[in-house]
Amino acid sequence: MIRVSIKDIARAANVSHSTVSRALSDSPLVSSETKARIQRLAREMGYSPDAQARSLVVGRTQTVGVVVTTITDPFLAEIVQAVENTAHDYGYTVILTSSNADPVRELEAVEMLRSQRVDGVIVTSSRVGSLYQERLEESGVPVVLLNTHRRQTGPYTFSITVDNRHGGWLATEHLIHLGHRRIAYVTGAINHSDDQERLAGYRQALEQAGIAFDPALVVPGTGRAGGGERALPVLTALDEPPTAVFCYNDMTAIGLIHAARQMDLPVPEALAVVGFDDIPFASFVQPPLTTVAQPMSEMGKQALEMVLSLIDDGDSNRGQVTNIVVQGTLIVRESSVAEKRST
Amino acid sequence: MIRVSIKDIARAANVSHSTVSRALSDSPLVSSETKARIQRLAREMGYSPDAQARSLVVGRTQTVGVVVTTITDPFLAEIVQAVENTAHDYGYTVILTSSNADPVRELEAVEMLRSQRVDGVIVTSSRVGSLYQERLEESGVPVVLLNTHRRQTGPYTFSITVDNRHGGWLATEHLIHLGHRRIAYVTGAINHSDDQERLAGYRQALEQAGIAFDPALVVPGTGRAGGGERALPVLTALDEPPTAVFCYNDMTAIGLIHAARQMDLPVPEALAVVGFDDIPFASFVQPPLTTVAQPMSEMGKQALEMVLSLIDDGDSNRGQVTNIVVQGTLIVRESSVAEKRST
DNA sequence: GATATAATTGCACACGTGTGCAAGGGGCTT
DNA sequence: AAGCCCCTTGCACACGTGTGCAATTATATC
Repeated sequence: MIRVSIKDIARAANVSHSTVSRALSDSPLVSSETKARIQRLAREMGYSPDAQARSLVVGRTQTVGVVVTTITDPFLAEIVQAVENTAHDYGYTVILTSSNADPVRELEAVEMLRSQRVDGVIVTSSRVGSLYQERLEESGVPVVLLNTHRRQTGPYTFSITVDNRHGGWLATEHLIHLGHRRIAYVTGAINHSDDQERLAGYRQALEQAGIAFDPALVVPGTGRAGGGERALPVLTALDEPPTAVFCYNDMTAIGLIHAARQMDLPVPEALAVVGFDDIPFASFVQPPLTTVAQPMSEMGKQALEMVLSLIDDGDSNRGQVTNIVVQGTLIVRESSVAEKRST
Repeated sequence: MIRVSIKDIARAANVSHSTVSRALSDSPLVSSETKARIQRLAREMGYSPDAQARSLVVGRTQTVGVVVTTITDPFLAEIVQAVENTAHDYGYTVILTSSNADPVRELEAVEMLRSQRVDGVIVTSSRVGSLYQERLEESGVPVVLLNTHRRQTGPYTFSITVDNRHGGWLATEHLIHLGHRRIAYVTGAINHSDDQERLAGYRQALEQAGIAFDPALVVPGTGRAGGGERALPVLTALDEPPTAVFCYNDMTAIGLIHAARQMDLPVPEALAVVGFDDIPFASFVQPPLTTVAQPMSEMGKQALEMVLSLIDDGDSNRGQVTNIVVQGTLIVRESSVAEKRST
């Protein structure tokens, strides 16, 4: 349990700790001989700089906090991975917290991040951001919201989101184009603006095709597989069941397809299914899932870079940072259109 | 950008900063009136304690580092989630780093964690631990290895692993019991002891059944879906192809099943498949995957608690901490045994 | 009322690092 | 030889927090 500090090195090298500090940061204020001598000594003694002490004086921790509902969600995992990768490239460290969709817990997490003096925060899929946004902003901590419930973005708060409305439109239009007229929508977690906008895109596509909107065809899910599984029987029990389903996300679609298999309901022949996200698994389920792809890695990378530019800019050109809306892409696989590979 | 420190509160309350410090930690050395007054003031002023400064003096950061290859791996995601959950329960913060299976990057990550003065480190699925284990140990940082390549565990280094050999035996024995005699094994990443032990269990089961071991039936994978996909054609091209496959993990099995579908090779009728891990997706693929379940949440939780007891114990009863081997469970689904639900 | 005792508060130092400023020393110019 | 400047180094303070010890005040005991 021997912790080596610059003072220890200073003693060993017979110089002051200031000189050691300068030598290790490669300052030109130190002669190259002593610099080399000190650096060698530091290596030999197994010195590791204390990031805590350093950030205490420089006022930066080189650290960003990431808040997710659960890292178990493949979509979020993909994003977090991208965030961590680019953070590493920029010499930043990532503190991960998960809320399990519990507002209390999310609040605790943010308070923890604040205490840790993170330089910035990335929040994904939150519905309760407004509870702490003010506190973070008054501490001057920049916040980037990823696919988060719409709200006022402040001077330090910006957002990156996929064009949910357009994505919903793409999915639905695809199904209409295939000839479907009874198309259902399985929602995600309630009251999430992502969900509402995807629904809006769905309705827009219906309207453009002259298909009346039927509220009975919108059934609640959870954003997890279980939600899709429970949604299917509700749909099949309708007087006039749908021939196609657009699901809030891939997990929901996967759950629904699983349930269809149990009920001997062939997909896509009896029921066409479209998801949203394009998680890695989407191409491995059977049948492979048609879905609206989000550029997850790109979004994660941009989120981190947005945080960094908000930090670096101080108050200078922060005006140049702007909210980002990325476009999803329809990826047609076999869950919506009958067997293609026989052609 | 107004940072409130205890000195600011002290000034506002007309006391010394020591009193504020004591009041906020609810010390009995402060009269209850001033304590209440200060606490109210702290709340009003939006005070947030500086964890950096605190840990600088108390010598603990209340922080653990987690090193994974990639958080994108569902198995690791499950474990990290459990680690984060229990860390939160104990008031600890998690710093996440991923190595992308790159030894250099893993080394950088560990050095970063060391600079951050984490109180402990959890490493999963690493093959290069020995490179830094010494450095961590000489800093007195406890390390818990999760399913990591076997090596000497030191005074501060312990491990939690599933009984890979027994798991491999369970899977293979299950296939033998179903009547298979040509059983293949698709490996994970090379040189990983997890893999070698699962292979050992596989060979043991063969031997007990009097089946000769055929090296041609052991083909390399990657631990990811692509490895399984590429392994299948190698197996079918054999003079005497297998009727069953045991895969290093579920991802490999899922990739292999996907490839089988492309080749119109029915699973399990023409080829029975067994995986390892029981990731959440295992039950959603078609056919649902027979696999050896690892208690992932339990392992993650135990890993964190092991770290904590290594921290708390200092040098006292650390002798009581011991390496843990957990048992996997065979979960029979439809990828190994023909349709059950018709019964 | 004087003294002993308990309760409350402040002083000063520590943790490990970075940095402005002054001081020392050596070489160069005149 | 004297003065100047540059190069190198050390001193001292700062960041925000915790804590042992001394100092002050209030309370209790005789």
